[in-house]
Amino acid sequence: MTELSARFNFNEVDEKWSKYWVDQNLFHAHVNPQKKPYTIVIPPPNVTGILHMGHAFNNTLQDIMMRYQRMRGFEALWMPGTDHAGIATQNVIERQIAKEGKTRYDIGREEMLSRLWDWKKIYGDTIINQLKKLGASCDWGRTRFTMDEGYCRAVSGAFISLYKKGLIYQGEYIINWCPRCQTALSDEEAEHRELQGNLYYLRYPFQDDPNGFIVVATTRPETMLGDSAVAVNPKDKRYQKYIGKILVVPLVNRAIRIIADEFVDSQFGTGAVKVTPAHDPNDFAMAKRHQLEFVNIMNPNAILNGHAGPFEGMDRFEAREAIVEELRQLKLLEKIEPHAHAVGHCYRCHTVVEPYLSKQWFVKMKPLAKPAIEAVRKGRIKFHPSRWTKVYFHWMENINDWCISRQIWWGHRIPVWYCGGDDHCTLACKEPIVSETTPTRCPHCGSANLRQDEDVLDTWFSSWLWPFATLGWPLSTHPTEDRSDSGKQDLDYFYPTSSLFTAPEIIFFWVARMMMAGFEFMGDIPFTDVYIHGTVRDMKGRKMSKSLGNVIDPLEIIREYGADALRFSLILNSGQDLFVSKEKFEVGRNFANKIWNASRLILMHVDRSEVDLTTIDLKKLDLPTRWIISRLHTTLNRVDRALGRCRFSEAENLIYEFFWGDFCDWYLELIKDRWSEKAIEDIVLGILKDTLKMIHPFMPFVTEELWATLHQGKNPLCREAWPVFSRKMINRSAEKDMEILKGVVTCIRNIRVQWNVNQNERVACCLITSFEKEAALLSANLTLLMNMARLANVTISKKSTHLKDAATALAGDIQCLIPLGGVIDVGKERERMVNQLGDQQKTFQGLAQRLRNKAFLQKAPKEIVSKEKERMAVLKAKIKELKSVISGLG
RNA sequence: GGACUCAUAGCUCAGUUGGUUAGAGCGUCGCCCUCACAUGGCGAAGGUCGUAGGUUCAAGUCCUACUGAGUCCACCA
Repeated sequence: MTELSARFNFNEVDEKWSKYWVDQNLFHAHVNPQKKPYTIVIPPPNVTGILHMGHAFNNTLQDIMMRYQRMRGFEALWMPGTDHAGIATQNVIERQIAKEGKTRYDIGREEMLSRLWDWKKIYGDTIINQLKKLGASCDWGRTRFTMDEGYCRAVSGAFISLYKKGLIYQGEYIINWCPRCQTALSDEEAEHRELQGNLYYLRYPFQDDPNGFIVVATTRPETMLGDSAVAVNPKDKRYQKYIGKILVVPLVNRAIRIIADEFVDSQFGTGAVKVTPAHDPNDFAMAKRHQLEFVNIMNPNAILNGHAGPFEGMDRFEAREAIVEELRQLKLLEKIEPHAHAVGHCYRCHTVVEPYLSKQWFVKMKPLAKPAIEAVRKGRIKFHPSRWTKVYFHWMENINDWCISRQIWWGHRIPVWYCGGDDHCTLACKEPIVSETTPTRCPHCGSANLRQDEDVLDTWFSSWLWPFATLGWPLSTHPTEDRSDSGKQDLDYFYPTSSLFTAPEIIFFWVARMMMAGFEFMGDIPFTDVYIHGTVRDMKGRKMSKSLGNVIDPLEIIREYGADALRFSLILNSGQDLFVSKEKFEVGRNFANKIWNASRLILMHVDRSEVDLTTIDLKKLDLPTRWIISRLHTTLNRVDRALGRCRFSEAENLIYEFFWGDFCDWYLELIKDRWSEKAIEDIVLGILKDTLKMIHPFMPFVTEELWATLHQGKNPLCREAWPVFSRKMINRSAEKDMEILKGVVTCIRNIRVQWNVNQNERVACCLITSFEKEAALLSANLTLLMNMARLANVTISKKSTHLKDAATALAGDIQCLIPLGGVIDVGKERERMVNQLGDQQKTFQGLAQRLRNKAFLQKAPKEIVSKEKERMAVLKAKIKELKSVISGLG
């Protein structure tokens, strides 16, 4: 006998096991030639991160997969770690020093970096500890950080390798510039949002005719200060005569030419466009074509500079209003139209980004994309759901070069030095010096006056190496906890990894780039399956965000409902995007409690833990027992299939229905007073054990606790073997028969409600059916049925079970008939039967008609045809019987 | 401007490669504190599967158009 409380005490249990698993190092994976590896690398959360619902969901999915594969006998490695998250983390510290009234420039690079590292040391493990609370079965001893010493070597190694191949170059181009973070961003880091802005129509006077003018339309009038030309389409008849003429940019009085360029859309605005080469990517391209002047009117903080004339010192938006007002005064503002357009925002601080001309480092992406596109096309890497391949292809086939330099301090310093120059400098000294280690002298002139590039690399330039850099690439620089494992062996054994779990918005940032890096640096795919999951939203469908105040804190849910409840409920709702409210976590809590109590019941009566169901003689078992065994294996089979297809919610549903609906509601109720039977004890114990295993990946805590109670000190459940599906255990006819009996019982239970029977009052009834087979089934299980019926205080007093006997039964002291499908009131029976007869005759006619249809007979599968024929024969007999019963009742 | 997703019970969603009577949870309404569990048990009500066509012996499922909701991509100033 085991004493367990009637409530599942999740707080205590969660804490106990998350600590135990980690302390015992139960999730450590090592090179093991006896087993096949199964590897997942965690999408490294930012060091700034605290666990939110998105993390909870993403990591629960991974953990289910990891625990499942581990139990199935794979050497399962879940590689954990965190990302330094350059801009995001730097912003956190910047906010901190802002409270001291300072900026990062005030305290300087050294001080800033030291504060960043301090912060990382103190808070960097926060999210790792929160993941442990969730139950994540990572190999924690391997935890990596993207700025670990070895990882840094991987990053600079990757840079140098690409540079040597000519795939990294430096150049002056228009990039997305965040004036708040004061750094360049990649195209992906500029989030485009539709904003309601204005289209301003400005008049540019001719130089030789100040009364004449050309009207240009722009959404950013302040950029006019940097205009170098006005462009029109060469085919545009309206403007052909003006091409080559000179205009004067108002306010700054710069003379600019009217040029012709195919790019200009005559349909848009006035068909004449102002060209601002330093502040617009298209204008930049146009300027290259026409050798125009580049006029940069802004400082890096988006304050206008000396080129802005009277507007110098103004913020860009301030200047916009001032300029519009000024032009209005000068009668050079034709009109303002409302105009919705997509404006880029910094993905970290949400400031409007500025297309800005600056010197940056880029990676040539087209050559890298090629093998990665092929891999998906050939099916070596699969997306789940597959529709994401289309999104992937579209991006990869239209890929642009990647701006990888950032003007921030937190990150991997670009491994490039410049010769500071002295008298001995040669032309070659202008070439950047790219080196793994800090060079002491310029290789060309020998000068020691060297200066490292100030910039750091894009965070994603380090995370795209994650699947192999965490395993020791480029060298065996990462000895693992096991001294015997060299990094190289790890890499050989665990790479390529198996699957990757992430959200759709990460496909471009990370997934696609990992594929490219995988081919470039490892010569192989980084993973075989990419599982793209939904976004966690509130009940109104909005993303959860602090500013909206609609966040549900997963840690709060863990406290109030338990980690199992959090995990189970999230997955259950995860068909696509998840819509979450606090109440939705009750399902998980209730289920955990149900598992707890059902197990408690069993543990009260069963005093051992070992059982071997494979040797049990199935034929000797009664129907409900054959049924529950069959149901277990049917469920097991379906769960395996569902997990194989990444249908996690489906798997949970199956388990939920089996455990609660079949095992608890029916089987345990049925065998409640039969604990003394050895076979029953065996079966119940066996089913409990297999079920705990099956539930474990989804709800590791409650199952582990119960397993421990059952086994007292043996193997922990997380290292047990997954139950083996056996087709022999499936018994279709038992499942079918049991459905019928359950239907009968449901009918019997109805009686109490429908006839309003008091507790002590008995109802005498008679089961009827028009099917011989069912009649036999009912007869054979009459004792069982009477047992079940007694639960509802209904007595079955006549064992007559065939419809043809119903008339006799009704003539006796029977109060009601219970046909399969409903309860019959004797008085209303005749009328009902007449109606039923009509319905069945109709169905019969329909079937007959269909069976006479040649097309149906030719094209329909034979099974269907024979089934229909069988059904017709049955109907025919039933109609005949009904007729005789009706006449009997008359 | 392209691409994608969704629309099934009051709510949130399942529904396999088309195939007997479309399911679950929550909510609602009855009845039960029965010796594992009231975070429980039993029962009931509730659906013209977004609209209109088409393919098929057979459509919630496949095709087309439309309507509505959402997401992503794109250099229309």
